[in-house]
Amino acid sequence: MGVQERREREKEELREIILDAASEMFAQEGYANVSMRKIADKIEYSPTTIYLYFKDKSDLLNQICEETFGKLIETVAAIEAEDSDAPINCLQKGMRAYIEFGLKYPNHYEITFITPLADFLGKEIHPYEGSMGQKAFEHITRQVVGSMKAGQIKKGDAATISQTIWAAIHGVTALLISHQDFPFVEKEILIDSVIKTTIKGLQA
Amino acid sequence: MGVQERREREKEELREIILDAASEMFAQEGYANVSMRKIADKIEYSPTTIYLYFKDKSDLLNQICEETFGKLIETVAAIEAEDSDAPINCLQKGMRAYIEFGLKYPNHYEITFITPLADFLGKEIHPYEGSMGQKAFEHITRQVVGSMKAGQIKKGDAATISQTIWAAIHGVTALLISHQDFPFVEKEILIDSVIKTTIKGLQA
DNA sequence: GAGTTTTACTTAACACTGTTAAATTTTATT
DNA sequence: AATAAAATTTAACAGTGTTAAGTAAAACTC
Repeated sequence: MGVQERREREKEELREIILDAASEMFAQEGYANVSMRKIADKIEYSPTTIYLYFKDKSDLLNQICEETFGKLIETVAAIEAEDSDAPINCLQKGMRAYIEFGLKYPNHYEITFITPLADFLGKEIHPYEGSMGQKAFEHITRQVVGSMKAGQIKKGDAATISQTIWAAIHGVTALLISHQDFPFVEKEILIDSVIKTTIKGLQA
Repeated sequence: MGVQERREREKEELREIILDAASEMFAQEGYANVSMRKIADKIEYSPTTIYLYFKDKSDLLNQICEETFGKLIETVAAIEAEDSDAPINCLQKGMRAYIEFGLKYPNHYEITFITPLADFLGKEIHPYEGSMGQKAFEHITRQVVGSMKAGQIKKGDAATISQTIWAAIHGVTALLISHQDFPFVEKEILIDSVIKTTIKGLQA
């Protein structure tokens, strides 16, 4: 009775096709500028087929976000793996990786981290517990705890410090993406400044 | 021949009525959830009338943003005025005022600072030069230069430092607004941490 | 292998959206 | 009162997300 398994595999394949198409289009044209019909056109199915695989457009978005988070986690995990460095350097590299990830996939970053909840009023809010977002954040926390134990940043509540770091790196990433009309100083200089200022501010 | 002046006054009044209605609705329900027809209903005019006063929906938004910016500037200017304090304290108060402003008017903050450009692809990007945004930023810069001269923060490029500060305060504000599902530590503690970390990171 | 049931997908439609062109009402001028 | 100008509206277009009903295809049963 392998027939059921094959069908499930086929369903999963189409799900992935939809997800990939939507992801690429969202990343290229922005969430608001991609309609369900456009996605359907691209994958050569009728628009309503998408609704057999995803609850609605924002669900499609959420699932893409989970994938994007996954990529970010991989990147940060790789840095953590080559743990030759002192924890504080590891932390610093992780911060830089986060920002560069955002700037490399601005539209994915947008839909994952920037797009405000207000756009999804009335939509089901995906729970944080168990999400990729939680895992991504745990990486920061782990590096913070490590740096704290090594005496390289001041002792304090790990959650507070992790969130402070997140605020800083999200801040610069979001601004660079959303305010391209603003006369920022040279990008690398600003990123450097944000990272260094934050680390210095957290030192013992 | 005061008739022409009265007409101009009347036009300006209706413009203000539209702006106020839209501003309130955007702030209450979010930009994406307010349609031109809903605004028209509220002011008891036909939807197309709005287009006689504003180029399109995003123009309406931009003009509201200018107003919102204006309010923020007033708040920050008031702090600057009572310059009894040391520049660094002034700067710190300004940062707090910015964040609190954002949290008090989350939807206005959203449409002014968070909403990504991608939502306005193809729309005319309002120039930064001469905008309220420029003025608001100049306040930060002024306080930075003051603190630098007073030897209370390290010497360096004022633009870079100002933008670093902006990144930090925008980061925490944007996160608190957009990620209400995230288990943040107590709001006041986080805000404190961001401000203190940034200031400490910038000290000489 | 024919008939039935289940699954996958599509067509048609609803109630919206931003926006424009044409028609109309209101106001001012002659 | 008739004409010109300005302000506002009606009607329409082309698009949106989404749902209910209908159709085609595959799988199962006999």
